[in-house]
Amino acid sequence: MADDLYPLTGRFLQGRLRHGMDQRELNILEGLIDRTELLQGESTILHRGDFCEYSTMLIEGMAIRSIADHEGKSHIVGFQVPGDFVDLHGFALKRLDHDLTVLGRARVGYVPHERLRAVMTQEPHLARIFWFSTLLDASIHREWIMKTTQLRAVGRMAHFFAELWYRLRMVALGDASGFQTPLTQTHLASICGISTIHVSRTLRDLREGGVLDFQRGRITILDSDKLKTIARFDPAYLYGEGGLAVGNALDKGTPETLVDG
Amino acid sequence: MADDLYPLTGRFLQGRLRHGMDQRELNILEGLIDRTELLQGESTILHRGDFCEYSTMLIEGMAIRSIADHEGKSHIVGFQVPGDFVDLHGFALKRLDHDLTVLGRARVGYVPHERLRAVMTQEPHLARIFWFSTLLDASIHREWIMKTTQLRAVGRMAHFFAELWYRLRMVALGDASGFQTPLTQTHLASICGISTIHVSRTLRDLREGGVLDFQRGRITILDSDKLKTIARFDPAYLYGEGGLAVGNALDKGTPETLVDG
DNA sequence: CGCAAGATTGACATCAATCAACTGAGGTGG
DNA sequence: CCACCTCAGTTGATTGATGTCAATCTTGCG
Repeated sequence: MADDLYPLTGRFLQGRLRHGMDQRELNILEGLIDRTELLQGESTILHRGDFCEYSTMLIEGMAIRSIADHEGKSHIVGFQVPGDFVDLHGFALKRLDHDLTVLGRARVGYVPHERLRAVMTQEPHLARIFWFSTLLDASIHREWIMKTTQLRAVGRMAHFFAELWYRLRMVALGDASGFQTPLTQTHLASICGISTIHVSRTLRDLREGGVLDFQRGRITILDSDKLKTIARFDPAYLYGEGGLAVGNALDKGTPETLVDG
Repeated sequence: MADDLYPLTGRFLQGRLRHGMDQRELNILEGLIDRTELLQGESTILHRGDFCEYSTMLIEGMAIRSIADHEGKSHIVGFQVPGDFVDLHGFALKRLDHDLTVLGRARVGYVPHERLRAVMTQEPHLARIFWFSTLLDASIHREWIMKTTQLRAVGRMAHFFAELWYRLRMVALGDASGFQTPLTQTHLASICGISTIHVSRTLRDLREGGVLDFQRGRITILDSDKLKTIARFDPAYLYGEGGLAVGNALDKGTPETLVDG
């Protein structure tokens, strides 16, 4: 459980703008969730083209955004961790351009769009916070474009692991030694745009190079400086506010206030 | 000039949600622009890390979003055309994670954040339209991730040209035979994540294959079906509404209403 | 005219995809 | 309990795509 007071939405923007919301807003946020659902295994909760009447918050577990190509094969274009309001953009876009799939065991919460419409008219500050959270995804997308056009296989994988580690620690998951994840090498291949075979080879190189180890659903970080260097990782694009919930090895940023009234 | 009634903002969401705004809102939008500026040559109008007090609309010309790597070399992660509210997200993010640079001759309009704050509190529907327009960029980012992880050099270039052609025609620029652009092969290399030399080779292949021709700032489309096939291009992610302003060769979509009250 | 930036071409090196074969863990049914 | 299956991961050999280096050409412009 993320937070005793806010068991459903306690991780939303944790480590980022969460402090920018007052008690009243945090209560409104928690109250937006109509019902939750526990999912097991890989299940797609939203399909491209769906017209949604609710948006989904990821409470526990991880999820991927993917787009099917002309042959029906799907490709991962985004990754979400607990606290992410994963298809808030479905509210403003109305129709989704991609699929959303949870991995492993996950709990999601549903927010009726009707309630979001009320937020838009009655809670402009909260509306702006929501807007911010969707722009965070866009910023991550830009970094992924950068990473795939700029880095080779080792760098891409290192970058993804560095980002994931950082994001998880922002929401008080994982620790200084590593983190758990339901990802398989096939997922990693899709995320990094390389073949599964080359993922296997690259993971071996990272392990033998003393950078990190990936075994049975757990990433162990062996040398965070090496990881950061190989990945050319600079967490500024994640808009964190300096302090990580747990550990701090990759973080050199300074606290800032990002959104005002 | 895009539109006699709305010379500054006439292209904003043209071909998309523009019809979702009423006369009153269109007037408010046009009135948001405080002043305009005419720029020549490649000039960076916004820098990573800037705390902005205004947002920028691209009125004429084209612009790139870029991120500098650890060596200071910049990499293009996004491309903007006239009508794009290019750093509207700077309003909600407050601090930009990338640079914005206009190419060639361009006119931009500045909107003070103060006026956007007023929109948030007094014009929730317009606020939602603005939100939508930033999510459009995110959708395009996702497609770029897809394109760079999924396609080889020829496919990436074809995809970029198909997208640009489509986006330009949405705002009544370019025509069935092609379009003008201030891009150089160096820009294309950065956008597609390949070397400039390979861009040259690939353009030759596209020319010799009768797909398209790129000469002195003009792209001539020779065979739009071939282009679409090589690029695996499906314009759904651009959230167009069916009718292009000029020509229709790549468009197979059906009209839809995307945002409601 | 002469320079600089952009573009082109050939030769070669490197990275990563593909093909094929094999291992190991977990699950299921007899 | 074991035989069998499937899915995930590993390894080696080969091929193809693309990067890099070096040289040359073209164009626009002062």
